[in-house]
Amino acid sequence: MNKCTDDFATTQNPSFIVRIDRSVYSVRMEDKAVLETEDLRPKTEAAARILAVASELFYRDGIRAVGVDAIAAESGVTKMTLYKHFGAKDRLVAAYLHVRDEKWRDWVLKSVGARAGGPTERILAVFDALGAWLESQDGMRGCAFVNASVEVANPDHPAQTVIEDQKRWMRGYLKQLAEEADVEEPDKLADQLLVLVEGATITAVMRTAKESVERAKEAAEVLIEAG
Amino acid sequence: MNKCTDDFATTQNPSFIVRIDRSVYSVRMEDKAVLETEDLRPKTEAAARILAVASELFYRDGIRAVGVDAIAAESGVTKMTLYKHFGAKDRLVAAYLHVRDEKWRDWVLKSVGARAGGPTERILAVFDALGAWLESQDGMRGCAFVNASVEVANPDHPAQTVIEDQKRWMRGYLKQLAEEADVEEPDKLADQLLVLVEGATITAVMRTAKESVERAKEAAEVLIEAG
DNA sequence: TAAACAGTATACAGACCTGTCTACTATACA
DNA sequence: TGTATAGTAGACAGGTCTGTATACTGTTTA
Repeated sequence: MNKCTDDFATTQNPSFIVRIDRSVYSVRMEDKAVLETEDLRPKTEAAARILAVASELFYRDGIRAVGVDAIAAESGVTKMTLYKHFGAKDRLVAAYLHVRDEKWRDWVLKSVGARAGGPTERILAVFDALGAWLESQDGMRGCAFVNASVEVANPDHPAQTVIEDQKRWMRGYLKQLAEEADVEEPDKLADQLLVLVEGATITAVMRTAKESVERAKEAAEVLIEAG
Repeated sequence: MNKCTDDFATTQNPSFIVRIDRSVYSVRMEDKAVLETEDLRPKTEAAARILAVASELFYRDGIRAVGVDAIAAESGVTKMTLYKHFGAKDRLVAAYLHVRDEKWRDWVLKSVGARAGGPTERILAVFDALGAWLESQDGMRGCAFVNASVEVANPDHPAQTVIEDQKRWMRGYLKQLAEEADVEEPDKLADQLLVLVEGATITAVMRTAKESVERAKEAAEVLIEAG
């Protein structure tokens, strides 16, 4: 049985009901903690398959465009199984983003770690990592977190925490690299690098700037030197 | 009766049917021309009201989150009137973006035109225009065209043309300013400025970078000097 | 005066969507 | 041997969405 739905029936847990975007959410204090721990990890082989399929479809076609029926069918699983594991579509979305975030962090850390050279080279390696990442993704759909943020307007959606985490981590990592580069204002450089990363992603997806990641990398180099 | 609906009934025009994303579109050769001319302009007071309401709701809540019933109700109009004027929701979306694009161009040209100073100052004025624009918008939802591009995955959606136009215009305008600034590689600078503009918008909306537009402006200044 | 036009009112078709329910099967494990 | 676990199968409730159909009321205008 669904935990979230139970809260509607039995009101013993401290919770408040929010109605936004034509959906009803019960927001509990523990939700954040639950979402951030291993609760999102698939427990069985079927659950892992569901998550993998959902991840591909959500990213490629968009969250709202993909129904749970399609995910279940594509996973070779019944809808009941999906709901037994994830409880609600919103939670599956949060899980999708959570796993994707982990992969992204691993990818960036690995790419930067493998780069020889000083702190400037390490910062520039982030852009190489971004470029390779974007090229490896299906359908040039850009940043899954930005996309999810656009699609999920509701601030109480469980995905919001994951989205915020991802962006905060990226900002923190860039600041760390900026500090290692020993620039005068690491906070300022971190913000500027973040602007370049996000901008390069968007313009690459929308095909407005040619070689936008390479251009952003060159811009980053100038900014580091100036800092 | 509606022109668009007639075209579906009478198949005298050369057209082909596309089925993507669970919607059916009839794409005609003239469509692009039609969409780019005054066909999108509201013809009556009711049509203008519908477009104004749709623009506000689409931008604030997202295109998929807003139904035609809500738009009609909010406009104080029946759904039939909406369909008589716009033929389909997709066309209304295209009209919304078209009008928004015109407003944005006017705003940028006016802002940059009002700025005293040399070519560098004119480029920096674009960022001031962006900052003021973003602050004036309801609900900090960022770039309507990026959002629409995320929500409308289908490449045959009539909004796509408008989105591409908007981005192409912006890129062209930035290149023009870069040429006036007499830098060595105006194309490169234009791409970098575009990356900064898009990145500043995204990070402002997602609140990942503080004062991102100001930071992007500072970065632009460094890049212009370096170029 | 009659036609053309703009809009109202309301019902409805046909999809699609999330989430639930009941009843059943196979497997692991204590 | 018996019980918990994981999953199947398929129906269905209740809602939302886009788009259409029909019959009507005013208003302008030629």
